[in-house]
Amino acid sequence: MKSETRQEEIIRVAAKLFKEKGYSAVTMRDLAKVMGIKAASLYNHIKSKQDILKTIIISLAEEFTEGMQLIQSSNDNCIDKLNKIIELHVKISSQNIYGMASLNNDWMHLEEKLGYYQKLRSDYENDFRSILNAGIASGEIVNVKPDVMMFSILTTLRSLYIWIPKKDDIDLNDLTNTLSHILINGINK
Amino acid sequence: MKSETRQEEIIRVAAKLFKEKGYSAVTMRDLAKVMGIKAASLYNHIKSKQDILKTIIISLAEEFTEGMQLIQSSNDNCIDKLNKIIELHVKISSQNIYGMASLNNDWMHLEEKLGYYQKLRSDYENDFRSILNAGIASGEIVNVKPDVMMFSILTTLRSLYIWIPKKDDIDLNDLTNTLSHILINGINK
DNA sequence: AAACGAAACTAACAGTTGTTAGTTAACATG
DNA sequence: CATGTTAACTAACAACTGTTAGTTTCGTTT
Repeated sequence: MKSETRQEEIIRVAAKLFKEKGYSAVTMRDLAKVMGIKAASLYNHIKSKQDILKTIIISLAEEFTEGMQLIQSSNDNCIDKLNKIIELHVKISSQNIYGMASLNNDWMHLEEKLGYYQKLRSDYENDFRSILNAGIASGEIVNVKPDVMMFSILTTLRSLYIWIPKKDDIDLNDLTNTLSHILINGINK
Repeated sequence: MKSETRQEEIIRVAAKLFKEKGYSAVTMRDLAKVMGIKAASLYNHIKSKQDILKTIIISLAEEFTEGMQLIQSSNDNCIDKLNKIIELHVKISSQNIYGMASLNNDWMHLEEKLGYYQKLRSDYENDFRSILNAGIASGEIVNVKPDVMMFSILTTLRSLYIWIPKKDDIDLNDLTNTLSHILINGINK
Protein backbone atom coordinates (compact mmCIF):
# COMPACT_ATOMS: atom_id res chain seq x y z
CA MET A 1 0.00 0.00 0.00
CA LYS A 2 2.07 2.93 -1.18
CA SER A 3 1.00 6.10 0.51
CA GLU A 4 -0.41 9.17 -1.10
CA THR A 5 1.87 11.96 -2.31
CA ARG A 6 1.16 15.51 -1.25
CA GLN A 7 0.02 16.25 -4.80
CA GLU A 8 -2.46 13.39 -4.74
CA GLU A 9 -3.71 14.58 -1.39
CA ILE A 10 -4.34 18.08 -2.74
CA ILE A 11 -6.22 16.67 -5.71
CA ARG A 12 -8.30 14.42 -3.48
CA VAL A 13 -9.20 17.28 -1.13
CA ALA A 14 -9.92 19.56 -4.09
CA ALA A 15 -12.32 17.00 -5.55
CA LYS A 16 -14.18 16.91 -2.27
CA LEU A 17 -14.53 20.69 -2.22
CA PHE A 18 -15.52 20.75 -5.89
CA LYS A 19 -18.30 18.34 -5.10
CA GLU A 20 -19.64 20.48 -2.26
CA LYS A 21 -19.56 23.89 -3.95
CA GLY A 22 -18.67 23.40 -7.59
CA TYR A 23 -15.32 24.12 -9.25
CA SER A 24 -15.84 27.86 -9.75
CA ALA A 25 -16.94 28.53 -6.19
CA VAL A 26 -13.87 26.89 -4.66
CA THR A 27 -10.89 29.22 -4.28
CA MET A 28 -7.29 28.25 -3.95
CA ARG A 29 -7.42 29.82 -0.48
CA ASP A 30 -10.33 27.52 0.46
CA LEU A 31 -8.33 24.55 -0.69
CA ALA A 32 -5.20 25.73 1.10
CA LYS A 33 -7.10 26.23 4.36
CA VAL A 34 -8.36 22.65 4.35
CA MET A 35 -4.84 21.46 3.57
CA GLY A 36 -3.56 23.53 6.49
CA ILE A 37 -1.16 25.61 4.39
CA LYS A 38 -1.12 28.93 2.53
CA ALA A 39 -2.51 29.22 -0.99
CA ALA A 40 0.86 29.99 -2.51
CA SER A 41 2.28 26.76 -1.09
CA LEU A 42 -0.12 24.72 -3.18
CA TYR A 43 1.92 25.68 -6.22
CA ASN A 44 4.87 23.66 -4.99
CA HIS A 45 2.77 20.61 -5.83
CA ILE A 46 0.33 21.52 -8.56
CA LYS A 47 0.53 23.56 -11.74
CA SER A 48 -2.75 25.43 -11.56
CA LYS A 49 -6.35 25.21 -10.45
CA GLN A 50 -7.29 24.27 -14.00
CA ASP A 51 -4.81 21.44 -13.90
CA ILE A 52 -6.39 19.93 -10.78
CA LEU A 53 -9.76 19.82 -12.53
CA LYS A 54 -8.22 18.35 -15.66
CA THR A 55 -6.50 15.59 -13.69
CA ILE A 56 -9.68 14.67 -11.83
CA ILE A 57 -11.94 14.56 -14.86
CA ILE A 58 -9.72 13.13 -17.57
CA SER A 59 -8.46 10.20 -15.50
CA LEU A 60 -12.03 9.24 -14.66
CA ALA A 61 -13.25 9.63 -18.21
CA GLU A 62 -10.44 7.42 -19.44
CA GLU A 63 -11.30 4.81 -16.85
CA PHE A 64 -14.83 4.64 -18.20
CA THR A 65 -13.57 4.47 -21.76
CA GLU A 66 -11.29 1.55 -21.00
CA GLY A 67 -14.05 -0.29 -19.17
CA MET A 68 -16.46 0.21 -22.04
CA GLN A 69 -13.94 -1.02 -24.61
CA LEU A 70 -13.48 -4.23 -22.67
CA ILE A 71 -17.22 -4.77 -22.43
CA GLN A 72 -17.96 -3.99 -26.02
CA SER A 73 -15.30 -6.27 -27.42
CA SER A 74 -16.58 -9.23 -25.40
CA ASN A 75 -18.87 -11.94 -26.74
CA ASP A 76 -21.60 -11.35 -24.18
CA ASN A 77 -25.18 -10.80 -25.22
CA CYS A 78 -26.86 -7.43 -24.76
CA ILE A 79 -28.24 -7.97 -21.27
CA ASP A 80 -24.93 -9.27 -19.98
CA LYS A 81 -23.14 -6.28 -21.46
CA LEU A 82 -25.59 -3.94 -19.79
CA ASN A 83 -25.02 -5.68 -16.47
CA LYS A 84 -21.30 -5.21 -16.89
CA ILE A 85 -21.84 -1.52 -17.61
CA ILE A 86 -23.87 -1.19 -14.43
CA GLU A 87 -21.10 -2.96 -12.54
CA LEU A 88 -18.51 -0.63 -14.09
CA HIS A 89 -20.38 2.47 -12.98
CA VAL A 90 -20.99 1.19 -9.46
CA LYS A 91 -17.33 0.32 -9.11
CA ILE A 92 -15.85 3.55 -10.46
CA SER A 93 -18.43 5.76 -8.77
CA SER A 94 -18.05 4.17 -5.35
CA GLN A 95 -14.28 4.54 -5.56
CA ASN A 96 -14.42 8.14 -6.79
CA ILE A 97 -17.41 9.74 -5.09
CA TYR A 98 -15.91 13.22 -5.18
CA GLY A 99 -14.36 13.08 -8.61
CA MET A 100 -17.62 11.94 -10.18
CA ALA A 101 -19.21 15.23 -9.15
CA SER A 102 -16.64 17.17 -11.16
CA LEU A 103 -17.02 14.81 -14.10
CA ASN A 104 -20.74 15.42 -14.15
CA ASN A 105 -20.95 19.10 -13.27
CA ASP A 106 -17.70 20.87 -14.05
CA TRP A 107 -16.54 19.44 -17.37
CA MET A 108 -17.47 22.69 -19.10
CA HIS A 109 -14.59 24.43 -17.32
CA LEU A 110 -11.97 22.12 -18.82
CA GLU A 111 -10.79 24.64 -21.46
CA GLU A 112 -7.92 23.03 -23.46
CA LYS A 113 -8.96 19.47 -22.69
CA LEU A 114 -12.65 20.10 -23.30
CA GLY A 115 -12.60 18.69 -26.82
CA TYR A 116 -10.82 15.54 -25.73
CA TYR A 117 -13.28 15.00 -22.90
CA GLN A 118 -16.23 15.48 -25.22
CA LYS A 119 -14.82 12.95 -27.64
CA LEU A 120 -14.41 10.36 -24.88
CA ARG A 121 -17.97 10.97 -23.73
CA SER A 122 -19.53 10.75 -27.16
CA ASP A 123 -17.55 7.61 -27.96
CA TYR A 124 -18.83 6.10 -24.75
CA GLU A 125 -22.40 6.98 -25.62
CA ASN A 126 -22.03 5.61 -29.12
CA ASP A 127 -20.80 2.30 -27.74
CA PHE A 128 -23.72 2.23 -25.33
CA ARG A 129 -26.18 2.99 -28.11
CA SER A 130 -24.85 0.28 -30.35
CA ILE A 131 -25.19 -2.29 -27.57
CA LEU A 132 -28.84 -1.34 -27.20
CA ASN A 133 -29.43 -1.43 -30.94
CA ALA A 134 -27.89 -4.88 -31.14
CA GLY A 135 -30.19 -6.00 -28.34
CA ILE A 136 -33.22 -4.70 -30.19
CA ALA A 137 -32.12 -6.35 -33.44
CA SER A 138 -31.64 -9.70 -31.72
CA GLY A 139 -34.97 -9.40 -29.93
CA GLU A 140 -33.37 -9.39 -26.50
CA ILE A 141 -34.83 -6.07 -25.44
CA VAL A 142 -37.98 -4.18 -26.34
CA ASN A 143 -38.06 -1.96 -29.40
CA VAL A 144 -38.87 1.41 -27.86
CA LYS A 145 -36.72 4.46 -28.60
CA PRO A 146 -33.19 3.39 -27.70
CA ASP A 147 -32.31 7.03 -27.11
CA VAL A 148 -34.76 7.29 -24.25
CA MET A 149 -33.61 3.95 -22.89
CA MET A 150 -30.00 5.09 -22.96
CA PHE A 151 -30.81 8.45 -21.41
CA SER A 152 -32.70 6.82 -18.57
CA ILE A 153 -30.14 4.16 -17.73
CA LEU A 154 -27.07 6.31 -18.21
CA THR A 155 -28.50 9.19 -16.19
CA THR A 156 -29.20 6.87 -13.30
CA LEU A 157 -25.70 5.42 -13.45
CA ARG A 158 -24.09 8.83 -13.75
CA SER A 159 -25.83 10.02 -10.59
CA LEU A 160 -24.71 7.16 -8.39
CA TYR A 161 -22.12 9.44 -6.82
CA ILE A 162 -24.95 11.47 -5.26
CA TRP A 163 -26.84 8.52 -3.95
CA ILE A 164 -24.21 6.08 -2.72
CA PRO A 165 -22.83 8.34 0.04
CA LYS A 166 -26.33 8.82 1.49
CA LYS A 167 -26.44 5.12 2.34
CA ASP A 168 -23.86 3.96 4.79
CA ASP A 169 -23.06 0.25 5.06
CA ILE A 170 -24.14 -0.33 1.47
CA ASP A 171 -23.21 -3.60 -0.20
CA LEU A 172 -21.94 -2.82 -3.67
CA ASN A 173 -22.75 -6.24 -5.14
CA ASP A 174 -26.21 -5.89 -3.73
CA LEU A 175 -26.56 -2.45 -5.28
CA THR A 176 -25.36 -3.70 -8.65
CA ASN A 177 -27.90 -6.51 -8.64
CA THR A 178 -30.77 -4.31 -7.51
CA LEU A 179 -29.98 -1.68 -10.12
CA SER A 180 -29.72 -4.36 -12.75
CA HIS A 181 -33.14 -5.66 -11.81
CA ILE A 182 -34.82 -2.26 -11.73
CA LEU A 183 -33.21 -0.84 -14.86
CA ILE A 184 -33.79 -3.94 -16.94
CA ASN A 185 -37.06 -5.34 -15.62
CA GLY A 186 -38.68 -2.19 -14.29
CA ILE A 187 -40.79 -2.00 -11.18
CA ASN A 188 -44.07 -3.42 -12.45
CA LYS A 189 -45.27 -6.66 -10.89
CA MET B 1 -50.36 37.26 -23.86
CA LYS B 2 -48.81 39.83 -21.55
CA SER B 3 -45.26 40.51 -22.47
CA GLU B 4 -42.23 39.98 -20.32
CA THR B 5 -40.98 42.68 -17.98
CA ARG B 6 -37.34 43.72 -18.09
CA GLN B 7 -36.85 41.99 -14.76
CA GLU B 8 -38.27 38.72 -16.06
CA GLU B 9 -36.07 39.01 -19.12
CA ILE B 10 -32.97 39.38 -16.95
CA ILE B 11 -33.93 36.36 -14.88
CA ARG B 12 -34.59 34.31 -18.01
CA VAL B 13 -31.25 35.24 -19.57
CA ALA B 14 -29.47 34.64 -16.26
CA ALA B 15 -30.96 31.15 -16.03
CA LYS B 16 -29.62 30.38 -19.49
CA LEU B 17 -26.13 31.52 -18.53
CA PHE B 18 -26.32 29.64 -15.23
CA LYS B 19 -27.09 26.48 -17.16
CA GLU B 20 -24.11 26.91 -19.48
CA LYS B 21 -21.44 27.78 -16.90
CA GLY B 22 -22.96 27.37 -13.45
CA TYR B 23 -24.06 30.12 -11.08
CA SER B 24 -20.63 30.92 -9.63
CA ALA B 25 -18.91 31.22 -12.99
CA VAL B 26 -21.40 33.75 -14.35
CA THR B 27 -20.57 37.36 -13.49
CA MET B 28 -22.95 40.28 -13.45
CA ARG B 29 -20.88 41.73 -16.28
CA ASP B 30 -21.44 38.56 -18.33
CA LEU B 31 -25.15 38.88 -17.76
CA ALA B 32 -25.15 42.59 -18.56
CA LYS B 33 -23.27 42.02 -21.80
CA VAL B 34 -25.88 39.55 -23.05
CA MET B 35 -28.61 42.00 -22.03
CA GLY B 36 -26.82 44.72 -23.97
CA ILE B 37 -26.40 47.03 -20.97
CA LYS B 38 -23.84 47.79 -18.26
CA ALA B 39 -23.62 45.70 -15.11
CA ALA B 40 -24.70 48.55 -12.86
CA SER B 41 -27.90 48.97 -14.87
CA LEU B 42 -29.04 45.49 -13.91
CA TYR B 43 -29.64 46.80 -10.40
CA ASN B 44 -32.48 49.00 -11.61
CA HIS B 45 -34.40 45.75 -12.08
CA ILE B 46 -33.04 43.16 -9.68
CA LYS B 47 -31.92 43.21 -6.07
CA SER B 48 -28.81 41.07 -6.27
CA LYS B 49 -27.23 38.12 -8.03
CA GLN B 50 -28.29 35.93 -5.13
CA ASP B 51 -31.85 37.08 -5.58
CA ILE B 52 -31.92 35.99 -9.21
CA LEU B 53 -30.88 32.48 -8.23
CA LYS B 54 -33.41 32.40 -5.40
CA THR B 55 -36.23 33.44 -7.72
CA ILE B 56 -35.32 30.80 -10.31
CA ILE B 57 -34.98 27.92 -7.90
CA ILE B 58 -37.71 28.57 -5.34
CA SER B 59 -40.46 29.16 -7.90
CA LEU B 60 -39.59 25.87 -9.60
CA ALA B 61 -39.35 23.94 -6.36
CA GLU B 62 -42.75 25.23 -5.32
CA GLU B 63 -44.21 24.22 -8.66
CA PHE B 64 -43.07 20.65 -8.07
CA THR B 65 -44.40 20.70 -4.53
CA GLU B 66 -47.84 21.83 -5.67
CA GLY B 67 -47.93 19.21 -8.40
CA MET B 68 -46.96 16.47 -5.99
CA GLN B 69 -49.61 17.50 -3.46
CA LEU B 70 -52.28 17.25 -6.12
CA ILE B 71 -51.09 13.81 -7.17
CA GLN B 72 -50.74 12.42 -3.70
CA SER B 73 -54.16 13.53 -2.55
CA SER B 74 -55.84 11.85 -5.53
CA ASN B 75 -57.46 8.43 -5.43
CA ASP B 76 -55.31 6.97 -8.18
CA ASN B 77 -53.44 3.72 -7.68
CA CYS B 78 -49.66 3.65 -7.46
CA ILE B 79 -48.89 3.21 -11.14
CA ASP B 80 -51.25 6.01 -12.13
CA LYS B 81 -49.67 8.29 -9.58
CA LEU B 82 -46.22 7.48 -10.94
CA ASN B 83 -47.41 8.26 -14.43
CA LYS B 84 -48.70 11.61 -13.25
CA ILE B 85 -45.34 12.32 -11.61
CA ILE B 86 -43.60 11.55 -14.89
CA GLU B 87 -46.01 13.86 -16.68
CA LEU B 88 -45.36 16.59 -14.10
CA HIS B 89 -41.61 16.42 -14.61
CA VAL B 90 -41.84 16.39 -18.38
CA LYS B 91 -44.13 19.40 -18.31
CA ILE B 92 -42.17 21.56 -15.86
CA SER B 93 -38.79 20.57 -17.28
CA SER B 94 -39.73 21.27 -20.89
CA GLN B 95 -41.08 24.69 -19.92
CA ASN B 96 -38.07 25.57 -17.76
CA ILE B 97 -35.06 24.01 -19.44
CA TYR B 98 -32.65 26.63 -18.11
CA GLY B 99 -34.09 26.98 -14.64
CA MET B 100 -33.95 23.23 -14.07
CA ALA B 101 -30.18 23.36 -14.39
CA SER B 102 -29.96 25.80 -11.49
CA LEU B 103 -32.40 23.74 -9.46
CA ASN B 104 -30.25 20.67 -9.92
CA ASN B 105 -26.76 22.12 -9.74
CA ASP B 106 -26.77 25.44 -7.91
CA TRP B 107 -29.15 24.98 -5.00
CA MET B 108 -26.18 24.89 -2.60
CA HIS B 109 -25.58 28.59 -3.28
CA LEU B 110 -29.01 29.63 -2.04
CA GLU B 111 -27.81 30.86 1.38
CA GLU B 112 -30.82 32.23 3.34
CA LYS B 113 -33.38 30.17 1.42
CA LEU B 114 -31.32 26.99 1.50
CA GLY B 115 -33.22 25.52 4.43
CA TYR B 116 -36.58 26.20 2.83
CA TYR B 117 -35.47 24.61 -0.44
CA GLN B 118 -34.17 21.53 1.35
CA LYS B 119 -37.46 21.16 3.17
CA LEU B 120 -39.41 21.30 -0.09
CA ARG B 121 -37.12 18.72 -1.63
CA SER B 122 -37.26 16.29 1.24
CA ASP B 123 -41.05 16.63 1.48
CA TYR B 124 -41.23 15.83 -2.21
CA GLU B 125 -39.06 12.76 -1.79
CA ASN B 126 -41.06 11.58 1.21
CA ASP B 127 -44.27 11.82 -0.81
CA PHE B 128 -42.62 9.89 -3.62
CA ARG B 129 -41.38 7.22 -1.25
CA SER B 130 -44.77 6.74 0.36
CA ILE B 131 -46.37 6.26 -3.07
CA LEU B 132 -43.87 3.51 -3.80
CA ASN B 133 -44.37 1.90 -0.40
CA ALA B 134 -48.14 1.89 -0.91
CA GLY B 135 -47.60 0.24 -4.30
CA ILE B 136 -45.47 -2.46 -2.73
CA ALA B 137 -47.99 -3.02 0.07
CA SER B 138 -50.86 -3.39 -2.39
CA GLY B 139 -48.81 -5.71 -4.61
CA GLU B 140 -48.88 -3.33 -7.55
CA ILE B 141 -45.13 -3.08 -7.88
CA VAL B 142 -42.26 -5.39 -7.06
CA ASN B 143 -40.81 -5.47 -3.57
CA VAL B 144 -37.19 -4.50 -4.23
CA LYS B 145 -35.60 -1.67 -2.26
CA PRO B 146 -37.91 1.30 -2.77
CA ASP B 147 -34.97 3.62 -2.14
CA VAL B 148 -33.15 2.36 -5.22
CA MET B 149 -36.36 2.51 -7.23
CA MET B 150 -36.93 6.10 -6.20
CA PHE B 151 -33.34 7.08 -6.85
CA SER B 152 -33.44 5.60 -10.32
CA ILE B 153 -36.74 7.10 -11.40
CA LEU B 154 -36.27 10.49 -9.79
CA THR B 155 -32.75 10.88 -11.14
CA THR B 156 -33.95 10.20 -14.65
CA LEU B 157 -36.79 12.70 -14.28
CA ARG B 158 -34.53 15.32 -12.74
CA SER B 159 -32.16 15.13 -15.69
CA LEU B 160 -34.76 15.65 -18.37
CA TYR B 161 -33.58 19.24 -18.75
CA ILE B 162 -30.29 17.95 -20.15
CA TRP B 163 -31.82 15.55 -22.56
CA ILE B 164 -34.90 17.31 -23.93
CA PRO B 165 -32.99 20.15 -25.65
CA LYS B 166 -30.80 17.65 -27.51
CA LYS B 167 -33.84 16.39 -29.37
CA ASP B 168 -35.56 18.92 -31.56
CA ASP B 169 -39.13 18.31 -32.71
CA ILE B 170 -39.82 16.14 -29.70
CA ASP B 171 -43.42 15.25 -28.87
CA LEU B 172 -43.91 15.67 -25.15
CA ASN B 173 -46.85 13.26 -24.88
CA ASP B 174 -44.76 10.74 -26.72
CA LEU B 175 -41.87 11.28 -24.36
CA THR B 176 -44.10 10.93 -21.31
CA ASN B 177 -45.48 7.63 -22.59
CA THR B 178 -42.09 6.25 -23.54
CA LEU B 179 -40.58 7.19 -20.19
CA SER B 180 -43.53 5.66 -18.42
CA HIS B 181 -43.03 2.43 -20.29
CA ILE B 182 -39.29 2.24 -19.71
CA LEU B 183 -39.30 3.31 -16.07
CA ILE B 184 -42.16 1.05 -15.09
CA ASN B 185 -41.74 -2.00 -17.33
CA GLY B 186 -38.02 -1.86 -17.97
CA ILE B 187 -36.38 -2.77 -21.23
CA ASN B 188 -36.44 -6.56 -21.04
CA LYS B 189 -38.49 -8.40 -23.63
C1' DA C 1 -43.71 73.74 -21.18
C1' DA C 2 -42.78 71.52 -16.95
C1' DA C 3 -42.35 67.71 -14.11
C1' DC C 4 -41.83 62.83 -13.56
C1' DG C 5 -40.39 58.14 -13.75
C1' DA C 6 -37.98 54.53 -15.95
C1' DA C 7 -33.84 52.81 -17.39
C1' DA C 8 -29.74 53.57 -18.99
C1' DC C 9 -25.01 55.56 -17.98
C1' DT C 10 -19.97 56.65 -15.67
C1' DA C 11 -17.07 56.20 -11.86
C1' DA C 12 -15.72 54.13 -8.12
C1' DC C 13 -15.49 51.06 -3.94
C1' DA C 14 -13.58 47.39 -1.12
C1' DG C 15 -12.79 42.78 -1.27
C1' DT C 16 -11.40 38.57 -3.69
C1' DT C 17 -9.29 35.97 -7.42
C1' DG C 18 -5.30 32.91 -9.33
C1' DT C 19 -0.69 33.18 -9.47
C1' DT C 20 4.48 34.57 -9.17
C1' DA C 21 8.84 35.84 -6.88
C1' DG C 22 11.80 35.43 -3.48
C1' DT C 23 12.89 33.60 1.19
C1' DT C 24 13.32 30.37 5.01
C1' DA C 25 13.23 26.21 7.86
C1' DA C 26 13.67 21.18 8.20
C1' DC C 27 15.61 17.30 6.74
C1' DA C 28 18.24 13.89 3.96
C1' DT C 29 22.41 12.89 1.25
C1' DG C 30 27.27 13.42 -0.03
C1' DC D 1 29.99 19.34 8.16
C1' DA D 2 28.52 20.94 3.69
C1' DT D 3 25.09 20.58 0.22
C1' DG D 4 20.81 20.09 -1.96
C1' DT D 5 15.97 19.23 -1.91
C1' DT D 6 11.45 19.65 -0.28
C1' DA D 7 7.77 22.21 1.20
C1' DA D 8 6.44 25.65 3.70
C1' DC D 9 6.34 30.89 4.17
C1' DT D 10 5.52 36.38 3.24
C1' DA D 11 4.51 39.85 0.08
C1' DA D 12 2.74 41.33 -3.78
C1' DC D 13 0.56 41.62 -8.52
C1' DA D 14 -3.00 42.77 -11.82
C1' DA D 15 -7.34 41.46 -12.91
C1' DC D 16 -11.90 40.71 -11.63
C1' DT D 17 -15.91 40.49 -8.28
C1' DG D 18 -20.71 42.30 -6.70
C1' DT D 19 -22.51 46.43 -5.70
C1' DT D 20 -23.44 51.59 -4.70
C1' DA D 21 -23.82 56.55 -5.70
C1' DG D 22 -24.81 59.96 -8.48
C1' DT D 23 -25.94 61.51 -13.19
C1' DT D 24 -28.01 61.62 -17.80
C1' DT D 25 -31.29 60.55 -21.33
C1' DC D 26 -35.82 60.23 -23.02
C1' DG D 27 -40.63 59.27 -23.59
C1' DT D 28 -45.07 60.09 -20.93
C1' DT D 29 -48.10 62.62 -18.08
C1' DT D 30 -49.61 66.85 -16.03
